[in-house]
Amino acid sequence: MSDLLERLRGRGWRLTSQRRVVAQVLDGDHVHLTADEVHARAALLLPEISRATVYNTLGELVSLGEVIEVSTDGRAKRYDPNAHHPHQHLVCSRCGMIRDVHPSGSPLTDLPPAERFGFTVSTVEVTYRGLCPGCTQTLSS
Amino acid sequence: MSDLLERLRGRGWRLTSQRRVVAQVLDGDHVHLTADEVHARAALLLPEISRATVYNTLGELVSLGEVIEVSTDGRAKRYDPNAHHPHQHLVCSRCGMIRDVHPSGSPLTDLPPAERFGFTVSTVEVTYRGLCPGCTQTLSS
DNA sequence: CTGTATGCAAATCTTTTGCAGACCC
DNA sequence: GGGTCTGCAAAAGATTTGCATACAG
Repeated sequence: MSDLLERLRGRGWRLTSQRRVVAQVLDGDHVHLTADEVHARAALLLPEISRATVYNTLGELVSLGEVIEVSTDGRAKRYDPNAHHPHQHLVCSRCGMIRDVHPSGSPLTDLPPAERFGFTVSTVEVTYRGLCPGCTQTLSS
Repeated sequence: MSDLLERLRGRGWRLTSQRRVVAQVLDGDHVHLTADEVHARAALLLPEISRATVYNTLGELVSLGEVIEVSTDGRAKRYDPNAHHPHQHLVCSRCGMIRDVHPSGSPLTDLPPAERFGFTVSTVEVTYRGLCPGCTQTLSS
C-alpha cells in the first residue's frame, strides 16, 4: 500500500502510530501538503496526534531524504514525498499551489567545480514561478 | 554612488530618507541581507527607522523588480539587489549563507508550453543547495 | 528495561497590519 | 494641500523547544 512506509521500515525507522499516519497521509504522487494540512489529515486517522510530532516527523523524513521540502515564498512550506523521481516544481506566487513538472529538455547540469566556491553541493532545485490558472483568471477579471 | 538609487529615481519613486538608506544599504554586488540585517544597517544611518518600513520598502523593491527575494529554507528570506545581472544561487543548508553563481552552460531552458498546466510562468530559479566551506568543516570535525 | 518519541503549552522568529501623525511632490 | 509613507505596537503565522510521560524494540 504505502511505498514510503515500506522504505522506512526497511531502513529500520522506529515505527509509532503517529509516524505511521504521517507516512500514510504523505504517500502518493503529486502530493504537496503543508505541515498543517498533514496534521489535519493525520488527525482524522489518529485524533490525538500533535502538531509538534508532525513537525518532528516531517523534519526527520526530510533528513532521511524520503521527502522534499518546497518553499513557497512567505507561505508555509510544502512537503513532497515523491523524492525518488527527480522532478521540478511550478509554484503559484499568489496561492502557493504546486505542480510537478518534468521538463523534457536538458537535465540539470551540475555546477562546475570551479563555480562551487568550496561548497559541498548536494541538490539542485529548479523552480518555475508564476500564476496558476485560477489566480491568473481572478487577477484579470 | 548608488546604481539602485539612481534607477529608482529615474522611475519616479517617491524618495524619503528611510527609502534612501534602505537603497544605500542594499546597493552593491554579492549582497544578500535578511530584512533584519537591512534594518540593523539602515538604523546605523537613520536610527529611527522602523522594521515595518524596512519590510514595506523591501516588498516594494521586489515588486518593482529591482531586488530579488531568495528563500533560504526556514530561515529569514534574503534580499539580493543584483536583479539586473541574471545569476543563480548557492545556498548553505546549515547557516543560510548565499553565494552568486553564473553557470557557464545556460541550464535555463524555459518550460515548454505543454508542461505549463495553464500557469503563467514569470521566473525560473535555480538553486544549488549544500554546505558552505565553513559548515562543511564544522560538521566533519 | 532503556532510550527515543510524544503531547502540551509556551516561546521564538519572521512578517504583517491598523492607525494617527509626518512629510514628499 | 493631498495623498502617500512612517512609526509604533500589537497581531498573525509558522515552527521550535522544554519537560514529564508513554511506548517501541
